[in-house]
Parts: sequence; structure tokens; C-alpha cells
Amino acid sequence: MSSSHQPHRAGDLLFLKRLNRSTILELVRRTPGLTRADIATQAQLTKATVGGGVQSLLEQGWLCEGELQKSSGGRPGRALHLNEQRFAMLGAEVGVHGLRLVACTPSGRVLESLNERLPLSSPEVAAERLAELLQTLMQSPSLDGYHLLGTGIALPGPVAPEDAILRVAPNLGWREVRFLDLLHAHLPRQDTIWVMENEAKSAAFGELYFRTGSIPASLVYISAGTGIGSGMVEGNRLPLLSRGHQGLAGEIGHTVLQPGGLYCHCGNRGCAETLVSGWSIRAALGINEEEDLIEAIQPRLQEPQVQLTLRRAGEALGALILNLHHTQNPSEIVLGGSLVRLGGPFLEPALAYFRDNQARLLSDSRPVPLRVIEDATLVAARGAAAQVLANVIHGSNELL
Amino acid sequence: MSSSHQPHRAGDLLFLKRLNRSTILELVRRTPGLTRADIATQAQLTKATVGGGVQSLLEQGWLCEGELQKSSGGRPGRALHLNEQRFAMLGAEVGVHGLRLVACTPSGRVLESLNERLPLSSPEVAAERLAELLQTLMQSPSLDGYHLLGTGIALPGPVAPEDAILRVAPNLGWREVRFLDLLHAHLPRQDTIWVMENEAKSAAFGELYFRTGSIPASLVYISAGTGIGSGMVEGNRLPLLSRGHQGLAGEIGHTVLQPGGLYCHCGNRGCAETLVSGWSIRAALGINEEEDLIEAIQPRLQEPQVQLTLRRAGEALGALILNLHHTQNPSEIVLGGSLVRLGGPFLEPALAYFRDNQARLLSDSRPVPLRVIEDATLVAARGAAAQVLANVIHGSNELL
DNA sequence: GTAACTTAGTTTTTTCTTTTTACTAAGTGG
DNA sequence: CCACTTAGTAAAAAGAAAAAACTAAGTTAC
Repeated sequence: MSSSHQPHRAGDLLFLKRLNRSTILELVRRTPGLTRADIATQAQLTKATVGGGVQSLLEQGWLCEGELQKSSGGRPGRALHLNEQRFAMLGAEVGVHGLRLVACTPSGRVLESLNERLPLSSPEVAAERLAELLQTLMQSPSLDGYHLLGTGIALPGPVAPEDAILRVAPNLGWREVRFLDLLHAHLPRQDTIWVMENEAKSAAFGELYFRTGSIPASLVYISAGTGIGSGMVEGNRLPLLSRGHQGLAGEIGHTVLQPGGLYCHCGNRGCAETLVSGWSIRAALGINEEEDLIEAIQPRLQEPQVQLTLRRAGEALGALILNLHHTQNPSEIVLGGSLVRLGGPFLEPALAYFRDNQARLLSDSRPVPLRVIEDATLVAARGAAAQVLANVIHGSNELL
Repeated sequence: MSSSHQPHRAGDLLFLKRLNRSTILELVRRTPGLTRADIATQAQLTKATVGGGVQSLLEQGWLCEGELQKSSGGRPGRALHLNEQRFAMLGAEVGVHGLRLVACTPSGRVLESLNERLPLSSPEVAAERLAELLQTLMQSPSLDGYHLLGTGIALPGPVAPEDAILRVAPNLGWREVRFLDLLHAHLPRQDTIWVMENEAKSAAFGELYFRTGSIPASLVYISAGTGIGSGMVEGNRLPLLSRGHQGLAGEIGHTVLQPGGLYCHCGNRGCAETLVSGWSIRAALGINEEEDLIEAIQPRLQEPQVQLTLRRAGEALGALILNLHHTQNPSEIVLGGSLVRLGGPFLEPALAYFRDNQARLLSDSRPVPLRVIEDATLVAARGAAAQVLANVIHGSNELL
């Protein structure tokens, strides 16, 4: 969301100060254990400036001091870490089959989570229930003493940038929903940050943002569930989400993969979702909406028709991944979503297709890493929480 | 190339000063005729700061003062413009069929251009000839009195970010070419900026960067010629090119559009280029490499086979554009390249496909603007020059 | 015509943040 | 134990933008 459509920020001294504070905090966040001297080197600031900045970040409770580092012939520096006891963010995902909530620390550690199945319902009902669960989560004992920075909401559909409107959620049957407004009817804003973003984009953000050590320059998260979506985040200094003009960036489920192919829900023909998605697999195998897809397929895995369907779907997913490779070319690809649980018969063809074809153009010896997340339950909710933190650290608010 | 892999820049006072100078220059560049007061409002700086910044930019020759604005009940402000007499950038495109060179002013006005056909040749030969032509261009009388900021080179293939290596140029048969090094064997660096980038990405950059007035938040340029490539540029403050991890971002010609389809040059099956590209159309219609594609087709436009081929290719292009819409979702799409000259029989199906299908997901009343560039001869070269200027204004060099 | 008002831009002083410089702290190695 | 190295702090200096006061140059009301 970030909003703030002002193209240029004021370049005053306060801005400079905050920029340096945010730089320091960001460096420690990425590589825990840094000393003041390390920061001075990496940020190209003087020791004095870093010392002052660290001082104020310690006082505000963002950082805490750790052990003395090993010395290499001089006074040892003192390690700095994110303070894990002071601030927390909430994140929630509104999914097709339920609500997932997390509370996590600035390093991404999950303090508490909730997972509730909820049948398909109206935006109003979902918002009311989510508000209740958020209240519950906030009062959880494991959050005692934490100052809550804000709440991020992940939704299964394109969210218009700047507007905080969920444009459409095909699998929920929602359209043009101002979900945050609905939520605030039951839960006060309370001067904290509220972020609302697409589910796959949130997941992508969290997967990159909470990484420490060697951080990929860019990352694509593919969310394969009832529908198929993706999100891309990149940028070295501040991680930026590719949202697109109308929030449609990453809607790979509706890229054409077979011109003149089957009709898709969206009305076009040959969309990727007609080949690979929860709903297309259900349709091909005659599995009811009420049944759990995975549970229904598990006992039928030996049937040739099931195997063929899964292989075809997997190959289509492989082509989709390859297409992302050739349009966005991320440094890393992460695959999550409920379809991952279909396992080898579905995943192997996908991975094989990408593995065999990704080096067609470039004979690059180092293939792009592709990681499969077995349990992606909390990924999107956690990523929504991540965006709250990023908003605080990089945003123009007064919290830092 | 931008390079400078340092993740964080020093936040000292000089940095702040340069940031504000660059902000001022950027604002005037985007909306010529701004007054100091306008800038102060938009940049959220005080009149005094803007006054000082403008002063130094006037002295350095970046800006010049224009007419008095109309007054609305007070002292009229003085319009500021880019100085078009002082600085210039060179840009060149190495294409499959020849070399194109331009010299242009900071506003993008072309001072001089060269266009030379060159048969397919080695990187060394091309570099030597390009060096000669650059020399010629630099000595052109219309560049008298101009200070040259640098030179940008656009190449028909993926360029690795940070490395200045052309990874591969399929239609030239080149691989792993350090083109700038070859060029510098014949032409000294001379303390100016050198930029090397993919051709479609360069074009995209130039199309966005030289725009004034209402500037789209993001733009995709599609280059449809012998092969098909694209480039995306976005970002409000400083325009950022999506390069991708290995420079493969935008290689839409090798996205799979028909799994199990025809074999592509790259070895994979069903790539978009097997359906729409200069080479696939030649193959379908039996047109020799030596003939000019457009000239060969023109007299045969009434043949049903030609019409069918062009329509099929156009529809594939339409699907490609729709796929970009659903993966990148740019605010604007620009279509250029030699295939544009095929005209209606090719373009109409493409535009119709995109027009009819782009609102499937969102019933957005305002469709994404799609502009066709009739004569894209100089677009990539000009865009390469644009990157030089952007490097000066936003980069960390001392020129500002 | 002129005084009141409005807006543009500059000059001067003040404020604030970083750097510079000098210093203290705390380890290693001969 | 003493030189040496590196980490971090403190006080003085430099430099940038802000704030306030000012001049400049138009319009509007009467």
C-alpha cells in the first residue's frame, strides 16, 4: 500500500537523519550481529554518526546489544541485533477456505498463530470474523509487553495500488471490496499501520524480507492453489513489490498458455488456470467442491487418468515457471500453495520442465534456485506482517 | 550499467545536497517551465533551498531561465527549462541489419543521426565500424559547443546486469561479448559515461524517460522484429529498468505459448517466436534471409496463405501482449520494431485480441493505452542515450 | 492613480546533522 | 610491560537546509 503519491520527498536534515537511522536498522536486520564499526564501513558513514544512530535505536528499543565479537588484534566490537522483545506485527490471510493469522517479531519469528476454516462468505462476514480473531490474537499472552506496529492483510485477488481496494477475488466471488474499511467498522485503527495486499505478493515479500545473510536480488513466489498467482519483489536497498498499474502484476493464472484452448472462468480461452489450478484438476477428475482436493486424490494416485492429469498440470506449471524466468528473471523462485501437497506426480514434471529448459538461451552454469515450500500455511500472513515492518523502516512515518 | 553494487549510499551532507539538486533538475526535466516556487511546493523544499539549487544548476549550465509566467495576483515566476545548448548524449543501436546512431539533448531532441546497413559480422568488426561512426558523429558540426556526457549502446540480446557482458545475441550469432571493451580498443573512454543495455530495454527506457507532462508510472516496450523482446521501466522518482537476474527479463519471445508446439531456435518447443517473429514468418512463407521481409510480403498481401500467416502471427502477438498485461501490468504499452510495418493484416488481430480480452479480470473502464510506433528506427539508440543522462542525474557521479 | 494585497524570489540568521579531530576503551603480540 | 590495532565516544567544526525577514513585481479594489 505505502500510498504517498508524492513523487519527491523533502530533502531536509530530518530526512537525512531518518535515512541514516533506517540504513543502520536495515543493515542489522539483514545481517544480525554487525558491530558499529561494520555498519560504518558498509553504510559509508563515520563511526560517530553510526554511534549516535545506534544509540537512539537502542533507546527506542529497535536494537539490543549482544556479545563481544572476537578480536583480531584490537578492541572487540559489540554485536548488534534486532530487539525481539519490543515490537511485533500482525498479519492475516483471507483465503478461499479460511483465515490465517500470525503475530511475529521484526526478524519474522512467529510468536502466535491462528488458523480457522471458514466457509465461503460475504466480505462483511469475513471481515467481522477476522476482526474478532485479530482481537483474540492481540490479547494472547505471548504478545504481552509487545508494542504492535500494525496489521497486514493478504487477500486472494488483485489489490489496486494506492487505493486499498480488492478489485476482484475470483474464487471468493468478491468484487471491488474495501476490505480495510469493513474491518475498521469492527476494529479501531488505533494509530497503527494497516496494509492490504494480494496474497502471492505478500508471500513473495515476506520470503525475501525475512531472509538474512545472503539475500537474493529478486524473488518470485508462485502460489498454486485453487487459482494460480504470483508475486515478485526486488530491489537491493528497499524491497519493492511489483504491483502493476491495476494490481494485476503476477496474475499468471490468466496468461494464455494454449491459444484457442479451454474456456477459463475469466471468459478467455487457454488461460494457464485451465491447465493447472485447483479448479481445473477438480474438473478433470470430477472432484466435488466440498471434498478436500488432496484427500480425494490421495487414494486414486494409481489411476492412469489421475497420473496423466497431474503430469499434464505439472508440465503446464513448469511452462509457467519458465515463462516467469523469461519475463521477470528473478534470482530465486519459491513455489508454495496447497497444490504443492499433491507431491511428486504433480511437482516432478514441473521441476523437470523448468530444469531442462531454463538454460536454453543462456548456458549459465548456475541455474536459478527453485525452492518448494511444503507447508505454506502461514507464508502469506507472515508476508503481510513483513510489509508493516517495511513500512515503518522505509516509510515516511514518524516511528523511527 | 549503473553498476555500483554498494547497497547503501553515504548519507552525508553532500549526498543531501546532490539529492536536492537532482530532485530539482528532475522536476524541471519532467515538466518544463516550472518556476522556483512550483519546485518548492512539489519537492517540499523551502524557497531558499530551491533558490540556491537552481542558482548552481544555472551556473553549471543544466538549466536556463525562460519567460515570466502569467501572474495570478502576485509577482510572476520565471519559467525554468533544461538548457538545450550545453550537454548532449550519444546513443547507438547495434541491430541485426545495421547500426543506428543518434546524438540528442537532455530533453531527447535528436541533434544528429546516422543509419548504416551492415551485413552480419563479428563483434570485432561491428565494434570497429561503430567506433568510426561514433567518431564521425562526435565531429558533426551540429554538436559544436556541446559537452558530451557519454554514450549508450543498445544490443539485440540479454545483457548481464552489473557485468557489461552481452550474454547472447541469437540473431547475430554472438555469445558472451564484452562489447564495450571491443569498442574501447578503438575509442578512448575519455572520462565519460558508457552504458550498455539490451535493445528493447533501452527503447522502453527512452520512451518513458523523455516523456514530459503526464508520465505513466510504468511502461513496457515490445520490440517485434527478427526476434521478439520487451523491456519494462517503472518507478516514479528514478525510472528503473527491470533487467532480471541474468538480464533475461523481457525475453517474451521465448515464453511458451503453445506447449508441444514447433521447435524454436533455442531448442524448446512452442516458444512465442515460433508463432510471431520475423524468422517464423519468413519460414512460413518461404521468404529468403536476403530479401527484405516487408518488401517481399507487400505484393503478396492478397494471397490467402499470407493473410492467414499474418493473422495467426498477429493473434499470437495479441496473446503475448495480454500475457504481459497479466504479469507486469504496465500503465502503458508501446509496440515497435520492424514487424509493425506489416500493417493492418498483422496489427489488427493483435490489437483486437488485446482489446477484447484485457478487461476479463477487471471490468476497468479505462483500458491500458497501447501505442504503435510506426517508425521505431531510432527509438533504441535514443533510449540508450537516455540512460546516460539518467546515470548523470541519479547516479553517484560528480557531474551534478 | 494609488494603496492593499498577493505571490516570487533573495538575504540573513538559526538550527540541525554530519564530519573531523582527539580521545578513551579493550583487546593482541612481542 | 609496552607497542600496536581496532572499537567506540566526546567535543569542536563544517556545512546544509529551515526560518524569518526582506525585496521584487505583479493584480485588484476603490
